[in-house]
Amino acid sequence: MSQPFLIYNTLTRQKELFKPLTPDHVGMYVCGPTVYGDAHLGHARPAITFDVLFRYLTHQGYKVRYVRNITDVGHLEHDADEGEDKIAKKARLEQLEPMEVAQYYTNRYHEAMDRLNVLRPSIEPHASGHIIEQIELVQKILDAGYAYVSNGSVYFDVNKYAADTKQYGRLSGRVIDEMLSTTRQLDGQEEKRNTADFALWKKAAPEHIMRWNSPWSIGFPGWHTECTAMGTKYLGEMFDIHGGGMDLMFPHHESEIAQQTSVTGHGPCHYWMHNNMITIEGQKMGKSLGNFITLDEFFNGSHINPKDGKEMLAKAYSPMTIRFFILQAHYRSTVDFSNDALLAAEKGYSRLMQAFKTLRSLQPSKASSIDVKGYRQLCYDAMNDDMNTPIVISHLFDAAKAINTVNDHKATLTKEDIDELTSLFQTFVFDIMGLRDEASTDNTALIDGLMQMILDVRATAKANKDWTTSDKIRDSLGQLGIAVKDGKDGATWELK
RNA sequence: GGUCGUUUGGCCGAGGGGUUAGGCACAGGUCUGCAAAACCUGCUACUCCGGUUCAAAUCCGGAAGCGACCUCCA
Repeated sequence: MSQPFLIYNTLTRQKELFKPLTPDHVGMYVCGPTVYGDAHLGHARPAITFDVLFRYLTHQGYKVRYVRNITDVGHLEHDADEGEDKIAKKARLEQLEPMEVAQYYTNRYHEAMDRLNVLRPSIEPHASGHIIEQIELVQKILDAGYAYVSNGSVYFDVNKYAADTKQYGRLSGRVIDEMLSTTRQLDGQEEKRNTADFALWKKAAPEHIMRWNSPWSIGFPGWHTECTAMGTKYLGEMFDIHGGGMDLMFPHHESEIAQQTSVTGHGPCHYWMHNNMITIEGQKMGKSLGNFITLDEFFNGSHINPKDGKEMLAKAYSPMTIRFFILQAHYRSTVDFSNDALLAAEKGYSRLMQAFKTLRSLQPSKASSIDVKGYRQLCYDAMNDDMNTPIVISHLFDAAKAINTVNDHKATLTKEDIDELTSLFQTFVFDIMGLRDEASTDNTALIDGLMQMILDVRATAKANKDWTTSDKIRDSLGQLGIAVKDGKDGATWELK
């Protein structure tokens, strides 16, 4: 908390000094997944971005309440599936209860996020569990005069709101007049006074499975009410940070602001943060484009491109490779998926982990020949500049190089400096960026002992120039996925 | 069509008026029984055209390419 932390606020389009509304406390809301399919690489981006923010704020000493919702009510679909809820549609296809589908994909989402070492949020509210709150919100907007009932559905009066507040479009940089002429024909359009109006409550068609009672009709809540209702319930009418993907800026977040402002006179939060998209072959990876690769597919190393039937993944990529890959780009930049980029990330991640392992085996000297005390501040500076994790990583690579130089006896470090580096890695690599050493297991001590014994035997063989035995040991270990590396001070090993 | 953003070396990706980003790959070297790793050295780029400036990849103007949003989407 002592150092100024700048974050880019989408609302003002500039970096601003972060200052919580309540001293020492931070309220943060991030739009979570709609649970009707497996999480793909695109879902990992906001999860990891805001996980790092959550971790960093916590590290700075704030008490953070992090709310990330689960959307299990579903949104409207267009075209042939007019008015049908996405989850309901899937449920019918699979002959499952809608809530069963939602639960299944929620579990799958949790599993994938756990593997990515994404911390669970403080509260993970479900839209379906907050229908009453959403109905109350709609009623308040009606009472305020910014909504109207039409054929059992309730719509937000964007025109009136825009005229009164001059706010609509501020977040996304949109001009209301232009929107009126460009909005496409959608379901329920004839019920609206204006094409730009959006649904707050939707009357359910007879075949619609997910439905709730309300003062207006049996139906379901509109596209944007859950975040407003649940954000208010758990974080208050005004909280610190609201995050999500850039593609949610409009209409989702713009509408959230409108809903909240029409009731309270102000938007829901102080800072709006948006992560950029992950692209594949230059295009946004998205469910609707059908060009997404699920996280499980990355972990298992197989994804067939539906267009040409070709395998897209050169190999399996571990969760930490994915995490490192995402952290190597700034969260507001697009990042393009490619096997080359992932392969490079994998090696880079491994190099960092290996350096940390080497660090723990360094022999301290009486004096340090290199200065390693500056890295910490450089890393903080990078984090404080709108969470610039690529810069943090570049400094950590510098530190890794220093560690390796010392290991090669080309430089020396005192015990104090070695401890400082250990603490640096612990803080930034593990605590803040949330990486973990995938090679380590619960049996670390046992394996270390066994490996030491095996390497001793091999060292004896080598001393006797018994290359047959020494190579056999190395080859056998290699087959088990253990690489043996001979150095000046004897052999070391590493899981491949 | 409208709004916004982006264009960096073989690849990924920071930065952002004068100073080495970093990683991966590649080449040479040190070490080594061999290999791997590590270390050293090399490769030094900013789409194009104008302008401002002592100085522009960085600022301004224009063009082109690419992308996002305008519709559910992370």
